[in-house]
Amino acid sequence: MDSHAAHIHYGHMHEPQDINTDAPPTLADVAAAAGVSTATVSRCLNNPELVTEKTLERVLAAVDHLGYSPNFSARALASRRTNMIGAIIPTMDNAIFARGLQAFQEELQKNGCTLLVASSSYKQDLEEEQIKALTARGADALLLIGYHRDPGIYAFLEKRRIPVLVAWAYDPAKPYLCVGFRNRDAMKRLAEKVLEAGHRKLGCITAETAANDRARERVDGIRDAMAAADLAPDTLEIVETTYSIESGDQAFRQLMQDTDTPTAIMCGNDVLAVGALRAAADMGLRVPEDVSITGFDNIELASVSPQPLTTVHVPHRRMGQYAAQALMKVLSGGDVPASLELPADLCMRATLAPPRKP
Amino acid sequence: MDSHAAHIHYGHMHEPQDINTDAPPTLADVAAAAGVSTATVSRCLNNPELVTEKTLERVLAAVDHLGYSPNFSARALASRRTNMIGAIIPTMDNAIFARGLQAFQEELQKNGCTLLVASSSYKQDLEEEQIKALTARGADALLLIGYHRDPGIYAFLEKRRIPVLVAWAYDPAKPYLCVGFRNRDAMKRLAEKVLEAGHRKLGCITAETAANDRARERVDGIRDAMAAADLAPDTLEIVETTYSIESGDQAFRQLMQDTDTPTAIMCGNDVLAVGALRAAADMGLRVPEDVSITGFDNIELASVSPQPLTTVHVPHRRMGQYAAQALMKVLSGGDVPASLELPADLCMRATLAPPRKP
DNA sequence: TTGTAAGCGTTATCAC
DNA sequence: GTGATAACGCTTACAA
Repeated sequence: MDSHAAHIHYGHMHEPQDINTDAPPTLADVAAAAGVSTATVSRCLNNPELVTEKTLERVLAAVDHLGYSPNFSARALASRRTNMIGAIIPTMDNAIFARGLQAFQEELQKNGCTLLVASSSYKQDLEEEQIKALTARGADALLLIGYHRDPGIYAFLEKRRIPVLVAWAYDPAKPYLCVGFRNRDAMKRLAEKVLEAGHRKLGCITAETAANDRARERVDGIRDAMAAADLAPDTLEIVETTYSIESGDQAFRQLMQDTDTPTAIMCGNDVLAVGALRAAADMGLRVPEDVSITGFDNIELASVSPQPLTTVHVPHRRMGQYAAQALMKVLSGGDVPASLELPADLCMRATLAPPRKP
Repeated sequence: MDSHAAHIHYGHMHEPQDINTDAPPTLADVAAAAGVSTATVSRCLNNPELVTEKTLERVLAAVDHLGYSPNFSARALASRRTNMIGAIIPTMDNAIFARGLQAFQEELQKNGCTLLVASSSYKQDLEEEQIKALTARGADALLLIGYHRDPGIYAFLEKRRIPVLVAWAYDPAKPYLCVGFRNRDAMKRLAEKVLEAGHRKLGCITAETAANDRARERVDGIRDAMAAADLAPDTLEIVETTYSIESGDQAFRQLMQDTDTPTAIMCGNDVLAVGALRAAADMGLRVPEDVSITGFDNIELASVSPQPLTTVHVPHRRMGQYAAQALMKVLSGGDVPASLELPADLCMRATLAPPRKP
């Protein structure tokens, strides 16, 4: 049926040539095959409602017949939109981020958007570089973790009109769209439980707080609880380290070598806590009889570790999902989505108990 | 110094307008500012060696001054290269893939390439869709997991001239570039250990084998070892399920409810094994005294679970790294990299022991 | 409803 | 070494 149109060629084609050249078919090829203009083909693909049933049909047949698939670079260049959304996370080595990202990606995929990934290794300058890189690559929007970054970078993003969503934190005072929970409050609630259990000498293993607002807020949360319980916040014994089981292990040993050692160690995340757990076992300390240990995140590790870990549940899937939905909503130009606070519930399990009576 | 050139405008600019419009600066803007042609600016950016020291300097100053950053869509359209590499993995929910992907991405990032991610949820049709999607998006090359897929899709990729690397498997007989290990052989070696320990009745918990060659090969590996030990391979009790702790738990219960239950359960991965471990504990079965359990992957979960898991180490980081290097080497047009076989060593830990004497 | 044609911002092939 | 200028494949006013 389209055979009589198949031999139509546009003037811009250099030479008459076989229909089946090795280069992928273009819009023009489809247009020629269907006997319509490229504009019409484009409409069929992007706004089918603007086109007659009959032409639509014919064009779609041609598309199908030629195995046409649009060139996204060209589309992006012309429409100034890539349908790619970037995510810059500290690392996929931690399940909490990997799984959050998985949820984010699933949601994007459902809506025909593609995920562009970069990682910052918890380094501020690296993150900045990645933000520049992904926006240069044409990311329509960005998912970022936490608030802390140079104001200049926010200005840059704003000037470029790149929508940004901050995940893993929630602070209505901040002017950015976000989905997450109050890190400080969550940790404070957990610390309250620790104090209620009777602990008076606390230790803390945390990631570097300099460029990591989540880590900082969590430590502050512990101090808040201490202050509220009339305990001097500066008696909190803190070890800053990197996020890994091994680091948690070593940090724990460091905390426990002092005289007047803490009776409860609160860790910035589950990975550190599992490391602490391992060190404790290795040192012959029973948990929670000899020392209490808490985590943060509630990853699988936490529930299958030798002693089920007392921790805080971080709603990673819901954050990832909502982040994707919100960002795509912003891009669609509809009403601006609201920031969303999610609960971060305590998981009271086996590693927290009252301290031994001295 | 470039001020006298700053007022030069190209004819194609519609109207005289402020230098500082809201749109990001383009090559033409830089060219105008530096008093050279766009071609020269392009050269400065891509082939600096073709340009005078002096002009290079002037152009770079203009770039810097205007805060220019190239438009990748346009670049991609003109150069037919996106510098984006796609990866389609089953899921980031499993740490083994998340961490492999992290290594892959780090390596890409080092070389200025960006990672495009999609996930298949272990579904063949979904994977096919994602392959089409990422190539349509302009991925220069693709990382795929395992060999099993429709021949048509390989043909498609070849026709499109998209380099592909298969990871997580190694089979020199296959005509594709790959990095990985021999799943069948690795599991066979582990099964040999199980048989050497004296087990005669084996069970197996695996992912669906229909569209998952790694899973299938691992099961075959067990059968190989059984056959070599004069045990009828069809006595292997198999439960197919999805990959999750909960599934492993349930599959274990299912295997242990029969009469003549297996004395050793070999699991397709660590997640399933940890589920089995949990079920065993819940059923009051001691591991390895009452039943032996093995895993595959050697993720962190395996070493911190209540009983350190006997498993097979999967070299995820090295696979991810090599995959990135190999793919970028192919793209650079240099000599074609070779496929690489990596060792998958056994991790003999606590969950395998001889069966109780009947 | 459909066609025409002007971009979109680069790269790349030529001349000079 | 540098500059015109034609692609690259698509979207989108504007016309018809």
